[in-house]
Amino acid sequence: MPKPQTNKKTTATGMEKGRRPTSYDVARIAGVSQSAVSRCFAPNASIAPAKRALILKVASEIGYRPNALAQALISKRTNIVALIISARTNLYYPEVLAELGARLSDRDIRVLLFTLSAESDVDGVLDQIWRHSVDGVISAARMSPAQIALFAEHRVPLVLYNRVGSGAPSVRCDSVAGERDLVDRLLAAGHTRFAILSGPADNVVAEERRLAALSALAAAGIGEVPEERGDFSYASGHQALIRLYERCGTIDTVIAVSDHMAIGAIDAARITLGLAVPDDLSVVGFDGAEPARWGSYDVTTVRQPVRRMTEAAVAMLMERIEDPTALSEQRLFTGELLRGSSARLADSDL
Amino acid sequence: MPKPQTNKKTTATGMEKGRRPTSYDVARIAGVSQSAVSRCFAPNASIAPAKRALILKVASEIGYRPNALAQALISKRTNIVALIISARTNLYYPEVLAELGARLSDRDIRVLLFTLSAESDVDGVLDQIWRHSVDGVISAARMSPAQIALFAEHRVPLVLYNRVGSGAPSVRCDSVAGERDLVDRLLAAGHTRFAILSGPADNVVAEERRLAALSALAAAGIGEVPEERGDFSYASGHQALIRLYERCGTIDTVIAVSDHMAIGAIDAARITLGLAVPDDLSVVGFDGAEPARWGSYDVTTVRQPVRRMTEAAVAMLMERIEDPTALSEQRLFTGELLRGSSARLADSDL
DNA sequence: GGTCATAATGAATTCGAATGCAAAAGTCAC
DNA sequence: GTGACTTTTGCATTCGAATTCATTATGACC
Repeated sequence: MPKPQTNKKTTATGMEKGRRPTSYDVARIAGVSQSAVSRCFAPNASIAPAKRALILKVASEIGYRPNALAQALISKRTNIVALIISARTNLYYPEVLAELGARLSDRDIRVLLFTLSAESDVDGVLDQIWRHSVDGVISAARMSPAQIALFAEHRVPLVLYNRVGSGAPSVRCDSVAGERDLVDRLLAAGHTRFAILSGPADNVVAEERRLAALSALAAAGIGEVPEERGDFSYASGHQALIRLYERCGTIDTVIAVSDHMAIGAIDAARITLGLAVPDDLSVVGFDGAEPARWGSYDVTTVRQPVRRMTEAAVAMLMERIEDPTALSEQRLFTGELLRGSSARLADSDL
Repeated sequence: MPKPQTNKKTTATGMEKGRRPTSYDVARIAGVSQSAVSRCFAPNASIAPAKRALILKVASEIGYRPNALAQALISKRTNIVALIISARTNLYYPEVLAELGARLSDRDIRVLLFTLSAESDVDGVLDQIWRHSVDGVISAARMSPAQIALFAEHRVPLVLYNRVGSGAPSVRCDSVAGERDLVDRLLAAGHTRFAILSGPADNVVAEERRLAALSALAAAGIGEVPEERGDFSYASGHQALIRLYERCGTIDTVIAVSDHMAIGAIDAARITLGLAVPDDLSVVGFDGAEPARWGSYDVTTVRQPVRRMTEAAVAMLMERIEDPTALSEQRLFTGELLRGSSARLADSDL
């Protein structure tokens, strides 16, 4: 029985079938050395224009493409950036993810995506990241100081997105200014009995917004603010508002730390509790997620400048990839107040 | 001036500082060959248990991790799968993306993400995919027969998600059954004047759902159904409904090809046009996106079994990665009708 | 204790491109 | 035409792990 030889049979050009062409194949056919082929694809390599043209012609004829793995192995540059996103931040992350991807793609960088499910451990993800020698990492997930320290040890640049930690460079939206802005306007409109729908106690962003709101209220002499926690989701906002009303039904304002929770709260108020929003109850959120602007909700909120933030995060990461000694920097962006109709606001100078 | 030698200085263990340890480092310290180290990390390699333990101990002491690039280069297996998602499918894709990521991660596969922005060309993405020698691709983006043919040529397994094309294996949700289901129930509830909010004419899924709805209506003797097109987005659903009413204000039912468009339509009907939904107008959608279940909308829709579909897509891809000769297969999943309150339905046997 | 079969081991090679180095070729001035 | 340059070019090596092959250690059994 004759063996099928498809794998070893060579064509007229000398190339084996069924194998993708390598730089050696191009070199052989063009009658040059492999180095010459390699130099054709390097930015400022020294190569004669005529030879270059010939090689590129042969390369395109046989469909040659440099093998990214081999390139990365020798050059220590993968042109891949890892993105770590936690599924709990799920709710407005599609926009962030799409924007980060687009910014990276603009710079000819590929994205290795790690979505943390509730159970999945960050350490496992980091392990994978080290193994794959990515050029850098943007993380929108919670990381411990010890974990952040690993990045320095492995010499992998890291930029945190809406997180802070251990002197790592970060890009954030200013929760303090945003919440103060919201609170100030709510106060100006005559609200007096505030409540907060906060997030998981271990979530930095949620906690930051919660504390910012509390301190803005405290500055106005308002203490003893009832609170319920959620997990950023619609359902948790819904339930939290109901719990809040069971505990104290006299509130007139709810400050939710995310738009999705605000939306859940609005539905709970209107549908379950039969309250008018904003007449009986004002609800404000945070993020500027798309659904917050939908007609049925039209949430008064602070919009994160996602475009600018993602651009900044990518720019910072690239800078640190090019120059690993670049100093850490924290960039804080101011959000834009969106005057929806889920809260009574004073007719201000806006 | 003495050169700084930090890069070449060796430590007591003989390892150079500032370089990540390689299998040779482990081998040298453990007093074995590099092959032995390599075999420790291979599944069924032949290695003495004692030696294995020693090597693993040394490896973990010096923090050795196999270099994924080198492994991939020699073994022709990257354990990376590329995901192609078009930004226009944006709207319910976070769930799909998260699920696909989780299913792949379960199988110890990493995800290289390609998000197509409106302008970005698929060919560029494919080029990157070939260069990176991914093990397989799952695509939820439109691809031409020529592009699909490239996958065969490059021997990269491909599974289409909610798309079809050129005999490539695919996983889809049954639009025909879903739309027929919706239409039948709408008819049973006495609706008579239907309209369709369809999607981009070049989108297969949108077109499939549109045709499915039309043919279900035709089967009941209803022709001449007014239509407006959108792009799957809230805003486009909103605008399309208003255009529809300007053209013919006598409709009593709107069949939208996606939940987001349905939601936009509901808001337009209620807020802009002052109609009661579902009393004046029934609206149904498709997908079972999260917002469709929010209290203010509670869209009557068909839920795609995302969990099962993503699991199937990943399983099919893995099968074809293990066995490239596996035959193409198209799997069609039936969606589940969610009886929301955005449409008057008959009290059926459900 | 001797004979096979089997398991364990290391040396050498391989994957595919980048690059330091030295040789070759081209350029220019005089 | 010669010497002093610069630009091109190819050879050989490198990146780090997997794997083939030949060899040696281990074990089972009579």
